[in-house]
Amino acid sequence: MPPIIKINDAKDHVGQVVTVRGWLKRKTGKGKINFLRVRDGSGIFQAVAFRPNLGDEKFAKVKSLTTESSIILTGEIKADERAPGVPGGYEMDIQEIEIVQLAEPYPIAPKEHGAEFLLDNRHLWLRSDRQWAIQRVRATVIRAIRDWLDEHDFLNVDTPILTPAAGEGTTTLFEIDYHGQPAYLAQTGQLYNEANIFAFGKVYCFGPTFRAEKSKTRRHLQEFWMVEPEIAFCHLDELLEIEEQFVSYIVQRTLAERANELKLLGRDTSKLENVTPPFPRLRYDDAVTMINEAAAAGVTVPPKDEPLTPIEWGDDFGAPHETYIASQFDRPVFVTHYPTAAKAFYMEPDPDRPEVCLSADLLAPEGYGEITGGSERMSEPEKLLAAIHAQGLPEEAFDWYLDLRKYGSAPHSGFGLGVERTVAWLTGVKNVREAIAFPRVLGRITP
RNA sequence: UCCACCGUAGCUCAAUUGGCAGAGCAGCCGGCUGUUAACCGGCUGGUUCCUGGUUCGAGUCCAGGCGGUGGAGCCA
Repeated sequence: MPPIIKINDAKDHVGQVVTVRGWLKRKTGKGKINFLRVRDGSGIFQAVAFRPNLGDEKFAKVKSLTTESSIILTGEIKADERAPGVPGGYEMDIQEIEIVQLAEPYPIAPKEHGAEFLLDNRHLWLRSDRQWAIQRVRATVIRAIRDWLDEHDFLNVDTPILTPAAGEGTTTLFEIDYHGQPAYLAQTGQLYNEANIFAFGKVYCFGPTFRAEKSKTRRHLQEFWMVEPEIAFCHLDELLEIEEQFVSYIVQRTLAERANELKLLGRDTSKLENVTPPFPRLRYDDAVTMINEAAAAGVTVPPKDEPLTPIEWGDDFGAPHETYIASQFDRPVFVTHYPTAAKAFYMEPDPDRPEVCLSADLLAPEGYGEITGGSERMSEPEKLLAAIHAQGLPEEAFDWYLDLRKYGSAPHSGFGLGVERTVAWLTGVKNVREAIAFPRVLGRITP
């Protein structure tokens, strides 16, 4: 029996007769020759059926194949520059064919489809070249995240998804019934991370988070994955150094390990090769000045080339403002020292200027927006309690959180990185819903 | 919640001033020895989102509803 190989390994079997198990993506051909584009999950290659070699009976079997039929092919691997695929350049000269199942007419055609149709057929859409490549990039991003953190002494301590109270406010939580008691799906693990650092020093949690925001934009999901590192005895400047090392590692490792997938996606990787430390740092004050100067000069921003609108000090940036700022740099840029009033209650105010806080958002280039958000946390119990009151939050819900400031409080900092936004940026896809296998977007829960 | 746009074959779209509902792709049949979303010939395929209205006549105009896409706010 010939060995069963993965398409991705075809290059190691040139001249050998091997077996491949997979699915037919597409079939083209002429009277005596048929070309089968075959995928097996590891890669995509072409198998050639030539009637004089194969015989009429087996050739008729090949001709009967429908798109997405599951098949087992045996034949000789040949190197051929004309052979398309991923990685490409190798094809099989078919000698034997077994049809495992002849697929029914497949709804997804090799042409353009609308977003609604594709999302309705997400379970099938995942088989398409681009979606396959995106998910493989995602897996590498996730692995890079874990490897970097594990290798830099961060302990993975995961935080609960079922939670009793809001992390940042009650308006965007999914409420569920916890045995008769209201509970909420977590929108962040950060408060628990802050408990964990006092036990473990440096920690991260990594999992899905949930936001019931009525947001229907290409950057929003109801359920998305976030990694949140948190570090004890860490100030903002040290946090930024960690973040730029971390993000650069993720980008460079993806470039190294997923070159084929990025090529298939048509990604211009030259823009990603720039992503090395240090990243530029921009204070909120200076960002506002930049935006207002550009707005006065009539600068427009993609994707719709609408004019940039001026903003007032104290406003948070809109998506066009982020896009403009990011476009001024050749790698991700930190925007730091946002107005305290615009940010979450737990962020430490700047001791020299309490109206701004020790926060930092990292804006990805090319309009992909905020990929991390982080800050130094408030470490003094009195200040934290005052901030909770100022936000009108219920003090009793934060009893344990306040405890952390009573028993060996220390300066500490952390950030969250959104996996789907990062994957969308690296792959160049326009909408984050393509960066997760089964996206939960507003108004959709299936498939 | 608000704003804009859209809804016609399995899919992507067309249909002049309100006047016979059409094309490409997919599917099926046939042809073709190197195809890259092949090509050539033929066939099949319709609750024009729903309800009501105007009209001799509505895919087209009007009203209401439903659904979708993008954006705002908010965020990763």
